[in-house]
Amino acid sequence: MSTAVDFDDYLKSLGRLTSHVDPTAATPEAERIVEATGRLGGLLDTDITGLAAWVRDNPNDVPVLGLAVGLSQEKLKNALRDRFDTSGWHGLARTQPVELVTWLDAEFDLVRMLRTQMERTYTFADILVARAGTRATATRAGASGRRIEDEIEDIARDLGLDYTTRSRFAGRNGRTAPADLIVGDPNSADIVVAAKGFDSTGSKLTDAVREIEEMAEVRLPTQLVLAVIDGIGWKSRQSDLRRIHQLWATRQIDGMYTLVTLDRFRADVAEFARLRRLI
DNA sequence: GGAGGGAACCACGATCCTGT
DNA sequence: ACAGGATCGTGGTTCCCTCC
Repeated sequence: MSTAVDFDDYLKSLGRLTSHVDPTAATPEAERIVEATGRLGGLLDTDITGLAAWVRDNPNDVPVLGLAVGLSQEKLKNALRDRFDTSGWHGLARTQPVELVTWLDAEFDLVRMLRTQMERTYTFADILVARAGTRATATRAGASGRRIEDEIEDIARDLGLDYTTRSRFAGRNGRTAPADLIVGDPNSADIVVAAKGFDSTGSKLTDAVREIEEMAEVRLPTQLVLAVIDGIGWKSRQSDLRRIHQLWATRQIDGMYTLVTLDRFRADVAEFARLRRLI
């Protein structure tokens, strides 16, 4: 066993793990996009029929159509699962090419997007804007995260409740757990709510479940624990969603809602608050 | 090939810390 | 006491890998 190195020395010895990538370098992925786009340009007419034949013949290149309408590969997968119950575009392109293209057109204006973009002349600035895209998506992610939180906060405010957002509440044995909305004093909370909306998938959904399980574990029997869960991302993480639903089914949490059932959320919160003489 | 899961990414608000 | 930079914690999204 070697002796511990001084922390500052250790800090100084940390190095970069990844190398810088030349953005103009050719990659296999770039090649594929170039070729697929070329084949798109060879279409006699950019319409549903022509595109359906194109995806049938080029099932691997469906993501290029996604890119054309502003869908990243992951966004495309999640949208496909929402509509077709599978994220596998390859199979869809071969077995239901017309349905696939028709849906892309109805939902994302595929035909018009292709026609206008393929004839447009792009500038250097356009390239840089596209490269900066990840920042824009991160900003949107933050906004959509607050969407559900804002909705439930509006309800709490509207009901005239005293509440705290994005904090921790105390339950049994002085233990605490995080919550997105806490009604009452966080040290003796009456109602705690988790708000988890995801349109994409990832281990964050598992984190969200862990958080709700923690709430259920810490809660006092007298505390009302509710979860507002929405977003198509859960369709690709059903085992996680099931765990939350199971908590509800076994009464470890008291309610589970989507945005369209928020009226019930409101009614349930109002009823509990009246019973507790909070309003 | 497709499903599922884990880690990395960028942004933002709240809070901490520091120099004035 | 206070302004403002640094840091922390949390948000959803994207990428990548493994397993069937």
